Amino acid sequence: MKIATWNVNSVRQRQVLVADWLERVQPDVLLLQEIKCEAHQFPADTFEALGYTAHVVGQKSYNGVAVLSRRPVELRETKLPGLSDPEPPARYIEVEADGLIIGNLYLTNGNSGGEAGFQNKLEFFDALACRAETLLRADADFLFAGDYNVCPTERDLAPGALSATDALVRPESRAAFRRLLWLGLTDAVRALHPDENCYTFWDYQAGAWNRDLGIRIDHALLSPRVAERLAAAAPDRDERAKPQPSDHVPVLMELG
DNA sequence: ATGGCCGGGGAGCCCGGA
Repeated sequence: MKIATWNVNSVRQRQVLVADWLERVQPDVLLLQEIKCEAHQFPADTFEALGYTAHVVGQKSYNGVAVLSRRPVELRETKLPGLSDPEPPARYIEVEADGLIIGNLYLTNGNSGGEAGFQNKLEFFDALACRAETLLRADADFLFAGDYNVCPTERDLAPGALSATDALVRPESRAAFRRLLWLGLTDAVRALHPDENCYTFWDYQAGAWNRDLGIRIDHALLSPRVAERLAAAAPDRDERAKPQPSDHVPVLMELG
């Protein structure tokens, strides 16, 4: 089973690139973040023509997540349980496919909105950890994948790619990520590639791509039995070199 | 040392259709 996650930075701008990638790579499930549109604006026809059905949690202007699947998928949640905001931004969707629960998340960046904006990021992490505990207690097979907006360690960013005070590298952000690992979840890409950069994002600015000033912020965390099935996991760097790319590349994993 | 890029939304304008 091939599952991928991709922050596409507007699905309408990126639909040709996404469709091309789907045709070549043929994932069973593709998790999209930052689709930047409402559900009725989602280019579902483009993907249906390739055999993929869409579940969309959209929002005008910013945010928005979606799941594309060529296997039967059951929609479970359209927002992350446990958030204090009863109408949170469109940043989480949870589905089940072949007995596997898949949480698709787009975590707050945390650099805007001052300290309140950063606390909002930590609250999302808290709710995600609670969700993980709930699913672990239920003995469910699950994974949480998407844009975590955290470089977990110093290995996960090129020197000089971010300031030391950036919300993506702040100790509280990293501690929140580690809490998920300590619950027993496995960082799929890092587990298989301990010594490679595996960057997933290069800023549009400052020639970051040409200078390889990348960061690793798109992750897939696997529950224990799912981790036992892990056969491959890596970002697809080539997508960043395409014309008019997203600033993120897809991260593809394969489960046996 | 600094800035360098994208996206959507909407204002404002132009255009085409009624």
